[in-house]
Amino acid sequence: MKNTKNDRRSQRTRQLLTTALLELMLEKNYESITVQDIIDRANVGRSTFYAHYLDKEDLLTSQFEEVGRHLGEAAYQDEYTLFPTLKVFQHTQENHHLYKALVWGKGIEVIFKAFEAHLNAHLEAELKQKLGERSSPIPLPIVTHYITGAFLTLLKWWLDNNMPVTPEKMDAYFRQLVTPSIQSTLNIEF
Amino acid sequence: MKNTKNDRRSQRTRQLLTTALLELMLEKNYESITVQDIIDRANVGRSTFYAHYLDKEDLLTSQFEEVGRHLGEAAYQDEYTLFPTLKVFQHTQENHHLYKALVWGKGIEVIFKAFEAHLNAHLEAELKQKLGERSSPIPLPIVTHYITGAFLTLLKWWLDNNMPVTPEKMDAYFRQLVTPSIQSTLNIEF
DNA sequence: TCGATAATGAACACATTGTTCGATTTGTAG
DNA sequence: CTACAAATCGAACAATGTGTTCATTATCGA
Repeated sequence: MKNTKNDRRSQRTRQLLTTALLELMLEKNYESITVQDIIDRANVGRSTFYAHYLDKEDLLTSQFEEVGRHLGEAAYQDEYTLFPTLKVFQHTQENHHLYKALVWGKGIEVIFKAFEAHLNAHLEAELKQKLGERSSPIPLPIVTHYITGAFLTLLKWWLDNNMPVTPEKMDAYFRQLVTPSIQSTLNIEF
Repeated sequence: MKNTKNDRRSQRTRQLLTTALLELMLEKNYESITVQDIIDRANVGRSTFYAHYLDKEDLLTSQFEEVGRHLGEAAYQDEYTLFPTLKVFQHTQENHHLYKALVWGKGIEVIFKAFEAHLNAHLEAELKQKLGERSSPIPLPIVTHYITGAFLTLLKWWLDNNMPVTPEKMDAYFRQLVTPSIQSTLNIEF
């Protein structure tokens, strides 16, 4: 099996590079990190870097995809929920080292954008189904963007302030704020 | 008066550079715009650029401050409001060429960050006053971030989708969504 | 017209990028 | 253990962009 050999070595190299980038992102802002910084930190040859990634952006992006996958899995793995906010708060706390590094840099914007799109699509489908025949007094995209926007903003705030309350409390606060709106405008259980 | 002469010429140069950057931001993404692009478009000498701004970032930032000032002025100029959402929607529509250029690039993140901070501070003070002796069942920063997060997300969505409804409608939708939450948790008129 | 100020643009040193290629290391199959 | 193929290394390279310097030119007000 030839692949085993390739894969293991390559994977280790990628891990080194990824770790180096995350470390550096905790120390200075993303823009000012050079490829040289990364490969020095990772002890990886210059050409090796370019054998794995197109450029710095590519390395970051691949990391995003990893993170996005994690978030998605964490969000919808167990039971069914209309909007798995508690899961996300919990998962974020468990991996807060990773997310903190990304909050500092520009990373979080890209992750959140992708995550937001995913949540919006999911939420709109759910709401449509729950509404059934009835129509919404407010265009559904506006409702979903309202919800996800508020949610992600709170998530960011929570991270920025070093998670001053438990995930469970955050979830409760969020639901307490959003439920009346959904109830009164859509007449739907949130 | 010596300054008049300096100022007028310099100001015109700055205007040219600013306009050039905004134009370019409509054509390609901010990262890939070079100083050379900007000064070519503006017909301004290289050294002149660096006489006015430290670097590309500086030019962008100074533009932000201008925009931030506009937004702030527009928001609170006339009457008193707890949260001048209609004003912001209207002003954004009037200047949507400018904001569109910034939405494309990274600009909007910086503007919104500053704007959000401003709104949060203002809103928290207002809510505190309205509450009086009573205490909030939810920490006020969470409430304010919830509101501004939802608001700015909707504003961004509205811009991204080329303002499919009037500012008045957007404002009404937003208030319809946020009012029940504020009423039920804070027992305050929004 | 004169003088001060601003703008010009060529030339420069410097940093970073992304590529190439021969030498070297590493892991595994036989 | 050996041999081989794949992965890594790193020096050297061209290309691009940055920010500075400075002698020259244009502009505007007095």
